Amino acid sequence: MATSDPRTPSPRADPLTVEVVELIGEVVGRYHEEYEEAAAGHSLTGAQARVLGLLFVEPMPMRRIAQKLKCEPSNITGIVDRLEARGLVERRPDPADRRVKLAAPTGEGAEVARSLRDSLNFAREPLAELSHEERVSLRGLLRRMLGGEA
Amino acid sequence: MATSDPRTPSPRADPLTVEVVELIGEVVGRYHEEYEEAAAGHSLTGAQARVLGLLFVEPMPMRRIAQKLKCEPSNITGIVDRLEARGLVERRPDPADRRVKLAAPTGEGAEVARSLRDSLNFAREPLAELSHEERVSLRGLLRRMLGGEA
DNA sequence: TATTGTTATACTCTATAACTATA
DNA sequence: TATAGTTATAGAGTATAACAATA
Repeated sequence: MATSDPRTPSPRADPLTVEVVELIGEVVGRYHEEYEEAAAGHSLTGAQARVLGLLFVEPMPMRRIAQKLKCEPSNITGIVDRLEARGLVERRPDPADRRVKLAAPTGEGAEVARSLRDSLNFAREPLAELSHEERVSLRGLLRRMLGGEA
Repeated sequence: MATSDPRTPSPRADPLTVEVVELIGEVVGRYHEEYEEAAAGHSLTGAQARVLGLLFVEPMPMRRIAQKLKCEPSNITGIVDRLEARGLVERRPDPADRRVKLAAPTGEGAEVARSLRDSLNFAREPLAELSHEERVSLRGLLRRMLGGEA
């Protein structure tokens, strides 16, 4: 019964596409591993590192953090609580709307975020294997893949 | 003070590399989103879907699942418990070593795993934007990036 | 009334350490 | 004694629902 063989390829997926998808899966796996490691190097969880990185680019209301991370706003309360307890983030009032709290990195938080970003750039350097031309080519392909955004 | 500007680029990262890294980050984000969505479509968590997908390729001892997922073996107990409670996975004795339990998908589990894989192949089809030649090129670049493995 | 952030609750994932049954 | 799987525990992330303050 060929239909119960685990490796029966999906009808619409040609072998080339399947292989590219698998390779992307590996890149995703590596990226995550290295991201978690880098976060752990600063005693942060992945979620905490993502929030800190986001606020490092631009302070923002709690609600917007949740939108960026695609999770419920109630979760952000706890994550920012823990970052605040470590002195990496602070909550500021929004002069324009007293309901809103703006989360922003402290000086130390900014330092950690910078260090995190740099260690990530280093960690992600399987790119070092590629020549300048190849990176240009890869950039173009990824842009096309991701469509009209960014 | 230029040194405290959030966007000061890391000394060693040229703009091209930084952009490629950012693009890879976006691919990673999309991939994850779509993976979680596909899992949720079957009322599975991401971790449960990963374990089921792994066992679909090849049944294996609990311990090896943990190695594959790079987590502690004690976590696998709970994940397999929940998959077993839903009738998607079963634990079989290993004739060769009575300490070992082999986890394997049931018939229904295999169906779910197949459906999950297919919906992922579908979801991951931002690749459809690329021509055959471009996919070949992307495959080559990803292979080089990932080094001598796979 | 609607919105922002929070609290309360319950579930899952995670690591650590101690336990059991085998080897 | 060493290993496979489990249990117990505690911390973190997640969604849901209800709440206070403000708009």
